[in-house]
Amino acid sequence: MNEQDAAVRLLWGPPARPTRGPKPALSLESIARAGVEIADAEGLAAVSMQRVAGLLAYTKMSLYRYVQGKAELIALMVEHTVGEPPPPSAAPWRDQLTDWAHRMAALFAAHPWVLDALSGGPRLTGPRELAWLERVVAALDGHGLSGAERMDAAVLLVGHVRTIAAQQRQSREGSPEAEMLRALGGLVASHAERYPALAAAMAEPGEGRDNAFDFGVERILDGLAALIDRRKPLDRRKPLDNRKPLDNRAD
Amino acid sequence: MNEQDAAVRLLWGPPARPTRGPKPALSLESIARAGVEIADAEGLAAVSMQRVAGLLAYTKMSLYRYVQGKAELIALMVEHTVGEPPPPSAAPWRDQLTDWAHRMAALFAAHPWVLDALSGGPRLTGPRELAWLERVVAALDGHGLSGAERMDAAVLLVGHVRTIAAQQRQSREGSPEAEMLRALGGLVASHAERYPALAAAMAEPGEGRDNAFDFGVERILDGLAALIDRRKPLDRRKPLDNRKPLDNRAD
DNA sequence: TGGAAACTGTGTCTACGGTACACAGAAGCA
DNA sequence: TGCTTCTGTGTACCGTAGACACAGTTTCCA
Repeated sequence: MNEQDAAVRLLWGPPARPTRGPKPALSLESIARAGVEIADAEGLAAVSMQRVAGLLAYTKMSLYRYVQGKAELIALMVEHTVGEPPPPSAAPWRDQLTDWAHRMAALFAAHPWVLDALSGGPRLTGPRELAWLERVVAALDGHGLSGAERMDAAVLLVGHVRTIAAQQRQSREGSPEAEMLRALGGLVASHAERYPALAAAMAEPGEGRDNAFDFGVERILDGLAALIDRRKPLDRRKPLDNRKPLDNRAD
Repeated sequence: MNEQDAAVRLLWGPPARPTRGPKPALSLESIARAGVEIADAEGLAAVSMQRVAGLLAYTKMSLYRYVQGKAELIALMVEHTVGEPPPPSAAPWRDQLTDWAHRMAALFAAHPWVLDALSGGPRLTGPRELAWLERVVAALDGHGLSGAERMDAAVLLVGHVRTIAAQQRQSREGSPEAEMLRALGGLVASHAERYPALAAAMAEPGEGRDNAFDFGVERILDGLAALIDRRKPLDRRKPLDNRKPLDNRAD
């Protein structure tokens, strides 16, 4: 069994418990919890083997008896945090996906470090994380989309949720970052000749509230609806405009 | 002038050159190029002050005479790499955005490390990076969308391009990661009872080619088209179905 | 019942990473 | 010429991940 398989087994398989030797004092559960506690409080960068071990009142090297390395520790933390997705639903696909997106966004808002853990190179994927994806694909079953299209649609939606969650985190975090955002607006304004469209868009009296999330979700779902509609038998089609209004203009 | 302002000035402003003292041997240009060379070859993680300085045959501490820290170095590298966006165009908005998305994707494919540099916490933003965003917002001018909606649409599209670029990089990079992807497929298949929708979608005979990028772009643009269409005066509307066919089913 | 084997937790070590600070030398201005 | 200012460098500190050997503990088997 190579390392990869071992890591997969840790996340997926039944923990193989040896019989000989001292009982382990720690557990994957407690280690993951300690890591999450630090990450929730101070972000993913503050999570080090040292810190996690310290929180458990052990030495860092003892952690290596439980996880193969930091990547695996973080995978455990993610898996511990995402939890189980909402149960399968029989609601219309559009409502299912809207609800899913909001739940996912709430998760990222509560644990922003998960965004950092998920982004970046090749990662270890746990069963719960995959279960969330399963819900999206399941919601799209039976509407004429191919398997690849259902997967692509899921990736599209997941990507948007992550994008906005990352953006909103930046806006929410302490003052220096918010200052930087304001400085960016100032830069655009002071280089309006180079960024006329941006300057105009940012100068328009906005609605105040942050609507990027819902805007994107609705555009994606509209796009999927159009595709699904085109796939329907001709006699069952109805024009897209007849659906319930989604116009979110403020005026 | 605080640090933040100094960093902004480095990316945006005219470099303030002092008169006294020795002429600087290095330049922001050469430093950025060295960093990019390393990142292109070995990824962003391989970029350290040591490595960059070594490539220039100087010591790492000398770099701190030019940049305030690593974050600023990376911002310079990004700004150096993204280059100027394509010039403004009078083409239809949909064509403009499709073209834009492909150019952006090509950039990420050529310099995958930019994805790592852009993701993560609050970053320094340069004028060229902002110019790319400008193009998207400009393409959406004059179609009845509010300023906030144009910005939201731009974020939506940028997010998708990044998402797929990150995903494609994982699939392209060396064999161990590709192996992990295959292992993931195997996991889904072997846990088919828990992931019936995923298993079904992945088991379907796929078209082979990776279509997630175009699929997402078309769905987003369809969604935007629907919104734009609803914003038009009633007599100028035409049903979404009458546009050129976008059906990308393989059969 | 007494090894022997297997396992846990620990202390020590290496090789990096970013960056603070003091200092020597070079270049321009007075 | 001498003062000021700037450059590049050497040394240092603290943090990181991880390798490795070792001592102590527990269970199995002869």
